[in-house]
Amino acid sequence: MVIRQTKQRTAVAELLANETDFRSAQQIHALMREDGSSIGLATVYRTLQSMAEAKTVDVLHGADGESLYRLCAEDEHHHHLVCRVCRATVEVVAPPVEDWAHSIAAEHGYAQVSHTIEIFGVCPACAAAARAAEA
Amino acid sequence: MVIRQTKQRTAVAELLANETDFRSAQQIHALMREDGSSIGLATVYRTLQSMAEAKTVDVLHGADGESLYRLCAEDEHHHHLVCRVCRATVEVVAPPVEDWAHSIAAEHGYAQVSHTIEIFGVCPACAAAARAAEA
DNA sequence: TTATCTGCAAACATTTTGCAGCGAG
DNA sequence: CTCGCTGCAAAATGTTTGCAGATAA
Repeated sequence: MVIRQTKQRTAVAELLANETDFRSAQQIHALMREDGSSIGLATVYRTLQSMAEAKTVDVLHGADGESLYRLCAEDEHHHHLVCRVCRATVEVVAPPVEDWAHSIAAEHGYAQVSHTIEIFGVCPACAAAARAAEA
Repeated sequence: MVIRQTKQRTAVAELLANETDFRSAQQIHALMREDGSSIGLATVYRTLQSMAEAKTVDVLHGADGESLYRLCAEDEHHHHLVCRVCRATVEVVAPPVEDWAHSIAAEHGYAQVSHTIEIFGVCPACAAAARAAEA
């Protein structure tokens, strides 16, 4: 199965290239429509799905059940520190934690280990905004 | 708001008490109907929601988008090592990882920090079953 | 040419909500 | 008696799929 380079797929990749934070599929679709594209929501999902398979994007399964996508330059395995409010993201690497996860799993005889580590918080900017709104 | 002790809420708690692994809301609902209960699916969701708020149950947001619930005796903060196949669960504590998460967040000025750490793997039993099926 | 991709709409799955009546305190 | 809880059905949400037509290679 050869993946074809279509207008829509290129457009999705370009849009993601201009974003630094996680976006939901719906958000991406809305942004593209705003830009005049007539891309369908299904196509966005299908595109993101194949990009995820190809490891071109990072997928984050938010606690509210929606999936978030983000272009990911790094090949290295890493995790994210995400702002709960604006979704600003910081990429973090943590070898000790990786090792810990694997040794815990090994200790219990688990195979094909993978893990999910996400840190959520409120970034400085949003925290300041919240304080301002308080007054 | 006082939480009332009703037949249904008691039944959900009892069912969970007899389970050691994570169950989805739908699964819980189905099990209760099998046992002759006429509880509604909405009630199961509402009950689990309030139990989660009261920290009586652990909630796990699976990668496939459905939420899994499990009674949790420990008051302490901890994480899970879950079998991808049968959902057998091991509870693990990792103070160093907690510290790491908080210091990373603090380093970037993030407030109200929380984190999600789940380790997925295939437990010894399921790995053996898979090898048997291979032949 | 032709296999793959696209847009639309309908299908799905999970979870939430509105409402009239029930029942615990 | 009250106010929260219940069951049902309908709605909302997020995602997937079927299909006929468009299109990259």
